[in-house]
Amino acid sequence: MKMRDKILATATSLFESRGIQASGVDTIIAEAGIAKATLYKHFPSKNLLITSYLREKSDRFYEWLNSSLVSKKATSLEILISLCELVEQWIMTPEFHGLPFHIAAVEFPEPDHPINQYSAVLAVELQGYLSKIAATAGAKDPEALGQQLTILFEGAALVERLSPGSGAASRAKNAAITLIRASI
Amino acid sequence: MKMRDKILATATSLFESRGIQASGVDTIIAEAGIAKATLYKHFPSKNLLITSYLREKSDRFYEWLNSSLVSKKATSLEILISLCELVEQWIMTPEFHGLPFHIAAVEFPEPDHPINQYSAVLAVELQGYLSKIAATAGAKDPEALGQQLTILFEGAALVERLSPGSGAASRAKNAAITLIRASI
DNA sequence: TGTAATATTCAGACAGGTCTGTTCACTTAT
DNA sequence: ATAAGTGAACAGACCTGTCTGAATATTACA
Repeated sequence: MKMRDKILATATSLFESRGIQASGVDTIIAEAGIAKATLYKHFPSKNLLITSYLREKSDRFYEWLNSSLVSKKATSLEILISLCELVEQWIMTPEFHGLPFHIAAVEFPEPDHPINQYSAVLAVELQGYLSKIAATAGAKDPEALGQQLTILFEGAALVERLSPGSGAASRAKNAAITLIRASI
Repeated sequence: MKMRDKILATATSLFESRGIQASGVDTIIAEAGIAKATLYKHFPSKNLLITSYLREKSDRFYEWLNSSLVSKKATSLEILISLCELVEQWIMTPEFHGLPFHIAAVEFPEPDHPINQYSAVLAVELQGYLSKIAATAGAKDPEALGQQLTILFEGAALVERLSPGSGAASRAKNAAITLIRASI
């Protein structure tokens, strides 16, 4: 399982710095220092490599969010506030390069392309995650608040990526808190 | 000037339906029914064709917004509300395929690529436009509100594109109005 | 421990296709 | 006669995915 992780790590780094389409298989194997046949043994096609990358990134994100949230003992409203702060923090880490499934969806815009479809699934997952937290926090319309938070976070991720240092993540956090207070 | 417009219109349609990178020069000229030399006479490189497309789209958007806004005689707060409704309306038109400069920035992620740089300029332009309206409307912190609206609109554009029919534009409009009321 | 069997990885060539951009001689307008 | 457009070929580079034979690890058994 070591080789697989090494390939995935190299691919992740290239996908996020140069883009997915711009990172050819030859570049990935050169950067990882492996043979092409090895890559194709672990990932029978580039599409499978891409979806594995997307799945991995989502899993890590939710893992990190969950473990950070449970460590705080707090009222339900405070959990929502903590969530906003964690998302801000996450966007501001130097390793952040935008929401992976967003980038993938833009790079593969055709609706029947497997990458686009998988990206849509991951987007729905995120919204469901946020709506669930809004529900347990007692929001009047959890689905509405969940989607508004999704929009804010995705927008902030985009703006911060395109204009680094513009403070978009912090402004989005403040906007999110305003919306939360208005809907509890 | 007719040929130039025809090329630009064909390129626009292909860029927005299939993506920019996925729309090769050969596809564009085939769709437009012209010779390759003709395209390269009007646009010496594909990059120039792309930037022309981005400029054109931005110009048309601001033209439409401005003319729609001045036709309404209203208080300053009402102008901000109208703005939100217009943006929602614009996102919901069937011709909408996401913010062009966003898509371009994602497709060309390297910071020194001319397309990425031009996209950043257009993103700043949008935020300045919204901040200016927030200022004339008397917002307490026009720059903050302008950026929050930018984040909401860009996020809504993304979500609506990835999950059509999810009502993201409408929810973003409501969120925007909440934020506006909170900052006036 | 020693050795044989098995699995993994290697470097590189290859096929068949795509891409941007250039150039050519020929034809059509104005 | 000046300018613009056509069709087609071409260069040089890139792409994904397949395949080969040799080198290297890993495992199993004695």
